[in-house]
Amino acid sequence: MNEQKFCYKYPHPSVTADCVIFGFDGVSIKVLLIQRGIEPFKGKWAFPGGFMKIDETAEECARRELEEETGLKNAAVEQFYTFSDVNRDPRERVVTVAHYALVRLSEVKGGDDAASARWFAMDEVPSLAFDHDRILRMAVNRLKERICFEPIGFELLPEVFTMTELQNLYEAILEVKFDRRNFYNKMLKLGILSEAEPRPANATNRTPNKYRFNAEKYAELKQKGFRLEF
Amino acid sequence: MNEQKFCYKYPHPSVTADCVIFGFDGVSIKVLLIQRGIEPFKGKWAFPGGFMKIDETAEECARRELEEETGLKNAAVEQFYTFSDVNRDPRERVVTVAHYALVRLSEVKGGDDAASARWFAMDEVPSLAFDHDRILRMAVNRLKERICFEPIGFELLPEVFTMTELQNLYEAILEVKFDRRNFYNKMLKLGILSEAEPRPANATNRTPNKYRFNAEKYAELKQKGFRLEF
DNA sequence: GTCCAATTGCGTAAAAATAACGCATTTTAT
DNA sequence: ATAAAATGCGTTATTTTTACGCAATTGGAC
Repeated sequence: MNEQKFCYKYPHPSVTADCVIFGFDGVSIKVLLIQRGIEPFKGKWAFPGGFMKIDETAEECARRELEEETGLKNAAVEQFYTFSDVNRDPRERVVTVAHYALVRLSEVKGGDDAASARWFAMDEVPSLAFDHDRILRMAVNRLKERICFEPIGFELLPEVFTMTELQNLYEAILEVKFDRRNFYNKMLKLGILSEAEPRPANATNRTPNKYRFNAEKYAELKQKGFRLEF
Repeated sequence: MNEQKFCYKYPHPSVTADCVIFGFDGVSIKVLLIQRGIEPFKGKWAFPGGFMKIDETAEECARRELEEETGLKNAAVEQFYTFSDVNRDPRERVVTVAHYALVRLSEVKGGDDAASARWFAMDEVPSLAFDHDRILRMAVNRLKERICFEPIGFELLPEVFTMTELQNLYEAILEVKFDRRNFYNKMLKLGILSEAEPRPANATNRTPNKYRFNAEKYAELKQKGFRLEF
C-alpha cells in the first residue's frame, strides 16, 4: 500500500536546512563534514542537514542538525542563503536553507554518528556532495563579511583568550596578516573586550593578558550606531 | 472529485518567492505594494510574490513576479532572507524566499493589474499583510548594508545622473546627510564614475556635470580587492 | 648553564583618510 | 531687482591608519 498521504494540487519541493559548522583550533578554521553512507553521492562528504519538519522553522531545523552532530544547543547560527537550483538533488526537487554555525571546538562532543563525521581544515576540504562546494564558498564569504562588522568571532574562541589568539582567528578567517601592535591597539580601543582578570603586579611579559568579550559594552556601542570595521 | 494529485510521505510546505521592489524618484525611496483582493488580509498591502514553480529557482520566480508588476526583465534582483515561521500564513505552511529588486522608475510600465499596485514612500508604508512588515525592515537593512559596499545604487538612478542626484540617493537610503563637497570628492576619487559628456568649455555653474557608472572600472578595482565604504 | 629567537606590553612618528569649511559664479524664485 | 539656492573647485584641521621602536621575559637549542 502507498503511504503517500500528504497531497497537494501542485508539486511541492522538499525543504531542508543545511548547517555549515565552523570551528577554530587556534591556528586554522575547520569545518565539520559528514560522509554520506547512501546514494546519491555515497562516500562523498557533505554538510549536516535534513528535512525541515512541518512545525519548525528553518533555523530550528539547522539547530537540530547542529545538536545531533555536536551536542551543542546554544551556538551562534545564522541563515545565509537559500539554494533552489532545480537539479541540485538528483532524486527530487529540494530547496535548502543554508546556515552556518560557529562553535567552540572544546565544547563539541562527538555526535550521534561520530564515525562518519570529521573536521577539515579549509584547505583540506575535498570535493563535496550536491552543490555543497558552492554552499561552502558562500558560507566562507559570508563569514568574512560578517566578522568585519559583528563580533561573531568570539563565538569561535574560548570564553577567555589572549590577544594573539584573537588575532590568529581574524587572520585565519580573513586570510590576511595584521601588525600585532596595531591589532592590539585597535581591538582595545573598540572597547568590547574586558580583562578576564586584572593583570597581577608581578606580571611579566610573556605572560599574556587574558580577555573576554564584553557583550554589554558591545550592546551599548551598537545602539549608538557603531561598526567594527577591519 | 479531488484534484490533490501530488502526494508525499511527509507534509511539504509551499515555497514562494516575494519581491520587495525599490525605486527612487530623485527624492525618496519608494516601494511597490500590491493590495490584496482576497483573504487572508484582504484589502491589506503586500509585496508581489507567488508560488515557485517546480522547474524554476526562487530567483527566477521573483523575477517573474517583478516582470508581471513592472514589465522589467533585467533589473537587479537579490535574495536576502528566507522566512519560515510556522504560522506566517494562516492558510498553510508557506516558506518564502524574499528578494529585493532595484528598478529605474522611468522604465517601469504599469503591471498587469496596475489598479491594485502603488508606489509608497518609505514613511508612508502602511501595516502590511502576513509578516511583510518584518520582511520590509530586513530588506531595507540589507539595502543599507549593500549600498555601502557594492555600487547597487546605480541600478536605481537613470543611466546618466548628476552628482547631486547620486548624493540624494545615498542620503535617502542611509538616512544621513553628507557634506556636498566631500561626497563629490569621495565619489570621484573612487574612480567608478565617468563623465557622460565632456564638460563644454562655455559651461557655467548651475549646469551640473552628468556622470554614468563605469562598470569596467569597477570590475578592475573590485578584482584588486576594493571596497566602497560610506 | 648560556645564548638566541620568539613573545608580549607599551609607545611614537609619519602617512593617509576624513571632516569641516571658503568662495566665486550662476541660476531660479520672489 | 534681489535674495536664496546650486555648482565646481578648492584648502585646512582633525582623526584614523600604518609603520615601526624598544625593553623585558621566556622557552628552546646546545
